[in-house]
Amino acid sequence: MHTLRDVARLAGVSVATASKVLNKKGSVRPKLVQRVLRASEDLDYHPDHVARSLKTRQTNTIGIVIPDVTNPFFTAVIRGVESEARLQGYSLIFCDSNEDPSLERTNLEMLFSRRVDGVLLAPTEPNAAQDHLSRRRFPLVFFDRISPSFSGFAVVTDNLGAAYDATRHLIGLGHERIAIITGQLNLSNGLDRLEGFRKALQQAGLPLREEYLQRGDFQLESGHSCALKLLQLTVPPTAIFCCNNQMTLGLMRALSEFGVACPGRVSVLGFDDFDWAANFSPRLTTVAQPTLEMGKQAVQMLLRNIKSFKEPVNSDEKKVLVLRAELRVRDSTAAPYSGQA
Amino acid sequence: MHTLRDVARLAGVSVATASKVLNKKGSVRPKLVQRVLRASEDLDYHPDHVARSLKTRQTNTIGIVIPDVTNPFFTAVIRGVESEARLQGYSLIFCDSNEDPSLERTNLEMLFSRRVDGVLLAPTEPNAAQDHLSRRRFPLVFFDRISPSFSGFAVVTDNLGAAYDATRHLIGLGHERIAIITGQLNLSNGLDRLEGFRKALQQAGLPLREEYLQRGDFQLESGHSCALKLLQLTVPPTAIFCCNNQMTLGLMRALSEFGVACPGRVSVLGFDDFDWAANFSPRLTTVAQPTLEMGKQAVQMLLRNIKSFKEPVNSDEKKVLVLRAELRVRDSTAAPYSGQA
DNA sequence: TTGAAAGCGCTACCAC
DNA sequence: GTGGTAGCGCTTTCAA
Repeated sequence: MHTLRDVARLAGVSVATASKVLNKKGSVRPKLVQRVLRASEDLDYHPDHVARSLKTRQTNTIGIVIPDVTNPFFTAVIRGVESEARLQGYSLIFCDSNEDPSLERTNLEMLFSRRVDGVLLAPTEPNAAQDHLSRRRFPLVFFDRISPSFSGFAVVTDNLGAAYDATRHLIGLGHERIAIITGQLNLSNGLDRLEGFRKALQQAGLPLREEYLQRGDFQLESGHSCALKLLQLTVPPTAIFCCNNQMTLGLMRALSEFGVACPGRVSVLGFDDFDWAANFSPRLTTVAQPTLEMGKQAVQMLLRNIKSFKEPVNSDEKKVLVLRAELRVRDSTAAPYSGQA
Repeated sequence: MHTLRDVARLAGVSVATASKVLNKKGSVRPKLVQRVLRASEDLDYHPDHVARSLKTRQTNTIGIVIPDVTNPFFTAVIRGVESEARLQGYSLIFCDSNEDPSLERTNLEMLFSRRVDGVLLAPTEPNAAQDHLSRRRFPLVFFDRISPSFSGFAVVTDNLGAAYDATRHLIGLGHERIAIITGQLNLSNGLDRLEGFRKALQQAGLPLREEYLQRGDFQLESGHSCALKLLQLTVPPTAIFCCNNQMTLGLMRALSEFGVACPGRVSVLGFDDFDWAANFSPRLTTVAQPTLEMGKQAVQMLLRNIKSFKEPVNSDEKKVLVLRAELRVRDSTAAPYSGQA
């Protein structure tokens, strides 16, 4: 393991000069540049990033903490984050909070101690994290979910608009008995989807029956159990809007267990689009969130944020970036069964 | 941002003493311990992990590089890695090589420069990475896939045994015309599954027809196209063994496009088990790899490896840990269609 | 039991 | 253009 000193010595220059060459800073006689480069090569020199970070007070590392790596939505976002971060010369320290607020806090502390330059966070609860790091005025960008009273930086999907469009699609097909399976209603991803749904129904003059509003928790099992309740109603819905990928999976299983034809008897519109959604039978109509874009934009926002921490500039940047989703109509939605209704 | 010096000053002790207290090393008068702890608390002191790393020459960080975050198999492994690493006081720097060998190299270089204590790697090609880091005698543990001539440390699934068992299951059901859709055949995950398949067939005295061996590339699309070829055969197979999750998805789509009943006309047995597999209709019979376990074991092996780099000890540790997979029989496999064969 | 001081490898200031 | 050197925040040795 060689150091800059070794390189300098071998090249017959000072460490200062060697450093300048390797960082392409200041100007150095071409001849010396050659010698340094050569020496670096010969010694298989790899600059010690740790030492550099200590000196420069920046690690070129960002932390990301998500509630569940296993959820394809987040991995899709991570993919965007990873590629953009690498492009900008940053590495990623990855943390899974496991949907556990206290673990989330621990992770945030750890990232802070490691002096990451900033953090990307999909929070598990409305408040905790937020005051925590941003209290210390630490570069922090939220993504996917924010609390209703949120005041920091974030990039999210236009959940309300997306849910609205999705519901309009169902209404346009002729459905009047439309149910929803929601997630938790403490953060924007749960709240806004329900809100968009409500708005579309209301505009169409359709009532939202109490029993058509099933509250799940974004987990597979809840999709299944909510679906069961819906199917057992004396007047079951002809269409179901399901607020995330995992619950949609549970819902589809319930349908097939009960032998309820989709879209024959009931149309299904799911939130989140993934490989399996497009290859299910029936191929699922879904709302596709701009996951890759969300990841990239979040990184870019964070980097701007980091920069302006060092040299405060124009702070008229929009704080919450809202990305549009896309409705992908496939085979799981159709006109309602004409035998009744 | 306070430093240890600030804490020491406030507590009225030297930095040496403060350091000892905070690291619970050496012995310090209880009174002073109190004062230091108190000061640390008051200043909201968070030790600078970067400085510590520079001094101690260890970062308590491990790097992980995988070919595709988007593949649920890898995210399942990551989950195990993440939790075990955290448990042991290590953080994770995450890299996606995107199935690109040159990006994989770049990532490895970067991790090296960041002085991670060790690396977990699911390689994209047989050789490149291996010589690279281990040439420098760097703690490195492979997982999921290794090259046939591999000589380093690794934890993998017993692919051969798993494929053998899976094929036996098909044979036991009465199938004689069994096809396989393989992945790339350059690494163990592709090679051994084919080998296990072959072995089972051979033992049962069943021939492996040329046209029943379809070579895919572990991507969804190849599963689809291979399936198409299989279905168009004049004598199509009655069962298909599909070597990973993504390709199985493509295969199932092909089946439903062609209106081929599963398991009525053709049984399907997939490698890799996930949420969607269990909730498909039909519910898919699959080989479930011990993903969580693989992640945990890989971390533990790496940590032992790191330790023995510092203080060489008993080197009679087994170098390749082979984990058993589990066959999960569900509804996509059944006795062959009796109308023929 | 305590603290002064060396030094991890690097960057950047400043004098030459 | 070049190089000597201070110092980033910490751990650890060693003398008191």
